[in-house]
Amino acid sequence: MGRAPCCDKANVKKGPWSPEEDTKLKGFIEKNGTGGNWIALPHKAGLKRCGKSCRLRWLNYLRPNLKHGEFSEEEDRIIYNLFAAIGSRWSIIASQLPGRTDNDIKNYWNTKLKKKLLGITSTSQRKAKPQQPYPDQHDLLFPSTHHQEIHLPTAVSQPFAPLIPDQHPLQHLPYQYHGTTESNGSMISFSIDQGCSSSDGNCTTTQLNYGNYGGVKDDRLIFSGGGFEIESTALEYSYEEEIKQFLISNTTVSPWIQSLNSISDHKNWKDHKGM
DNA sequence: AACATAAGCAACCGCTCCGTT
DNA sequence: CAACGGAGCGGTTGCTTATGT
Repeated sequence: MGRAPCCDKANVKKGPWSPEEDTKLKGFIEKNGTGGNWIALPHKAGLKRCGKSCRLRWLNYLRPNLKHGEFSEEEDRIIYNLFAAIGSRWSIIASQLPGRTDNDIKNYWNTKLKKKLLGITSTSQRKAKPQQPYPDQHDLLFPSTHHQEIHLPTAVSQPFAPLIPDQHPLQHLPYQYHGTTESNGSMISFSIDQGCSSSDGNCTTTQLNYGNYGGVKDDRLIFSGGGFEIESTALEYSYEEEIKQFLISNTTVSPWIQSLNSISDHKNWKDHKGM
């Protein structure tokens, strides 16, 4: 048995909203609130729209205090960091960016930020990574530091600034993981040896940095405020899925990530850390 | 100037989650 | 405990605008 549709598709308007519809919806919600029932709202407001459509229009466009226009570099960094930590959970990412909607961030990521991070220009879908990182890419991730040659295991990049320090919901949690490789406060640095090419003798080393504010929510350990930097002389430049593999694949990081994912509650986490 | 292509973004679709009955 | 139904979410679509040829 399939689900009943949320509204009568034959009798609802679809497509772009007119200014009149916007005015009706905004006026109604400002006067009456949503009433906790989006399905009933369009009828009450005199709109021939699906409740879901009204909700989306309100949340993404009409509600007060929405920010439109260019994203700041700080916002870029937050998005990068959270995407690296939790993936495409846009609503959670949006919750860290006051005035931005999940839809906004999703669109921004898909159309601009992803390409910026990966150094893909408008005319090429994929291209080899240059010898040096793109300046804007590096600056986004490490705004307050100058670039250094990384010779592992001694070099450790500077940590990220904390993620909205005074507002981070997990800020109060006492757990901080200190990696076995290198750590600096909340920052963990891993080195991944990608091996050397027999043909040209070039060796590839990847430095992966990961900030961690561990916490437990809904029986899952979650973490955010991280990010990654990849330094390599021979890596194929690739899409974010491939980059994310650095977080979960068979590298130095893998056991750590997997152990985090396997920890299901507060007590286990403390036990794991010997607390 | 006209057309083609790419980029940007609003909106829709279908799924999952979760509260209620 | 299962079924139902609404809210919310992420992926995708398709229209509009910008840019290139």
